[in-house]
Amino acid sequence: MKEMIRTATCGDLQEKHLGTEVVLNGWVHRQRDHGGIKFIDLRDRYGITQVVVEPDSAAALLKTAAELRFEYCIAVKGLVRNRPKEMVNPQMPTGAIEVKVTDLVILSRSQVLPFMIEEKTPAKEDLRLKYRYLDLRSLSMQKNLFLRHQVAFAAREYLVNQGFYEIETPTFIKSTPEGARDFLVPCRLLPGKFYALPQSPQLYKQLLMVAGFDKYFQLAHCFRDEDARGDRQPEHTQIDMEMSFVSREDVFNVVEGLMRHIFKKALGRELEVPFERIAYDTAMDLYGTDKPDLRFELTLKDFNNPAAQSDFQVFKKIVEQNGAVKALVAPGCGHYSRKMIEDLEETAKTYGAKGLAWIKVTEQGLEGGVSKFFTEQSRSIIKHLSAKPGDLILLVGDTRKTACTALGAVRSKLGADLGLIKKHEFKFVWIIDFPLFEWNAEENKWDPAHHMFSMPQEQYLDSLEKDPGSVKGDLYDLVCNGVELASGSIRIHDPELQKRIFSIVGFSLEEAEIRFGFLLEAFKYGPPPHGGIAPGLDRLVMLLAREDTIREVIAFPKNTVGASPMDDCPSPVNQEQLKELHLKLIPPKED
RNA sequence: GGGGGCGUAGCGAAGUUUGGUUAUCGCGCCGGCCUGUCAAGCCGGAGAUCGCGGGUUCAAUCCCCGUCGCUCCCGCCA
Repeated sequence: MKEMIRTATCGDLQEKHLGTEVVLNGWVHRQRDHGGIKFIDLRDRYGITQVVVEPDSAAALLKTAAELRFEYCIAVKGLVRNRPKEMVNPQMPTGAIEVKVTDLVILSRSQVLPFMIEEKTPAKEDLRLKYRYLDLRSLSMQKNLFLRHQVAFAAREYLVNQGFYEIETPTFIKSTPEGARDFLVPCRLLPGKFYALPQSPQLYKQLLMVAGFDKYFQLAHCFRDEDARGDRQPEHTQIDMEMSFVSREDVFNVVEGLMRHIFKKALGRELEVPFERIAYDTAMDLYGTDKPDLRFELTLKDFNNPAAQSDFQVFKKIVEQNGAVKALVAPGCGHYSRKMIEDLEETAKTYGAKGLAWIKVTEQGLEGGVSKFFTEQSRSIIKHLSAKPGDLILLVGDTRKTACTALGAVRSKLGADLGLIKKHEFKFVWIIDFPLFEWNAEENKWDPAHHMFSMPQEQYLDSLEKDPGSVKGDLYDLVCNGVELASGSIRIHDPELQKRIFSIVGFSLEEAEIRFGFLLEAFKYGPPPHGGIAPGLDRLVMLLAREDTIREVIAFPKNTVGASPMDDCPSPVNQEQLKELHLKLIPPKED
């Protein structure tokens, strides 16, 4: 057998290689057999090169070439030559040349594939995941994972240059009571005890600050046992970071620089910094969400005054009871049919609205829907809302939060339906001034809005207990195109302040001692002021790749029920394993 | 826990509203022809318990009930 060691890849042959003898390895991507001459598109991760088997080749070569099928893994030796002038393919990076095959070896054969390897396969996701190793051969997945690699590398490069240390924290940690459901790992050596997989390295990175590693980062795997969505699955990766002796502004600076560097390196695109900032209350008021998509304008308007002055009892009552009536002007939607408006109403109802009232704006004034309650005010309403003839005014009245959220969802739908979204833009925004606590109506108590270690803003320090609902935290989210990309805060490093927070959320000192004793203990030994943030790597890459789900940028993702169709995970374990772990299964209830 | 969508050859879809002979199309697969294609082309062929179970009916891919799987969303996700 002759030497068939790869000397070039399928992406790098150019006209400068003309006349050289090369050996390529790769997969048969496509074949075009003309009876005499035969073309093979040979593919590897670097690209595709056309190799040609000519009819006057040796009989053995012709025989082997005839055996080739899709995705056979082969080696070819041949001469790089120009294609005939008319046959140059300008669509292909290697389209000026081809390789005339002098030798061909089948390294391995492939069965008939469950789906074709294409730029982007039309096969259903379930099937793609079952044969993920084939799916990953597609150009789109190759591109996405390369992009992910570039983003991860750029993140490391930037942070290391900023003086950050990359430090790993444990994967088996203590289960914490707040937040998402933990994934648990039973402990064989300590019967009845469990590790938890980290929802984030939160406590450990704070301890690293106590230890004096004042700039830390980690590409951390995080685990949350909650239902999946397009932008979340049971395990994800965060660019986790924490810094000592910093304010929110320092964190913003680092993250803006980080995003700039990533965009530059991965997309070759300049990002404008600093990013816009919007207070949480304002975001809810204008966009009805704490992760607004700013690629289109459309904002919610206050409608309390017209509602209070109208004879529309439903709205009047809502205003009297301290609720809110919000308005959204759908531009040019005055022609919407009953059915189309009902469609929007469904969206509003999904988010808790009881209904969606509407009014059409015409040259004459207000028409249809609930317009009869507002005839006297029509002129001032049109002015207040900056509405134009042909527009459709949509109204939701409810508690402030529900009215905003529901109409915000309608805003998002309209943005998509009306094609208002500027798809090629990346609109970053910091959401700041989050409330520190939120009222838990079911249990009649205050809950931490994020987590218990976030610092209240200074001006609220004296009045924490008096009016927890009004306290803003030193909390911030980074949002891009309607996706929550990162979440962080300045942390509490004062044990006394920490105790006050525990007490407000009804967390006894005993309980705190059991759960976070080690952190409170650490804070007795000169903890530095510190804060941090954690951009989600999967979501960031998803945005950069312009994909709709993070599963498109994860090599081996789980499906929406947290399973992997490829390896059939999770799977049952045998009795012996359970016994060693001191576990007994309780069959699921049937009812 | 709740709501919407989907399930028809290996893959992607049509057909189901209004039940009726042999379930249609493209890709792939098999065979043949073909010396410049690049989604090659042309000719021929094979391939389907219409997700599964039950019901209604002379007759069910189609209607009804149940069930399973996937997917999108609400809840949940500090």
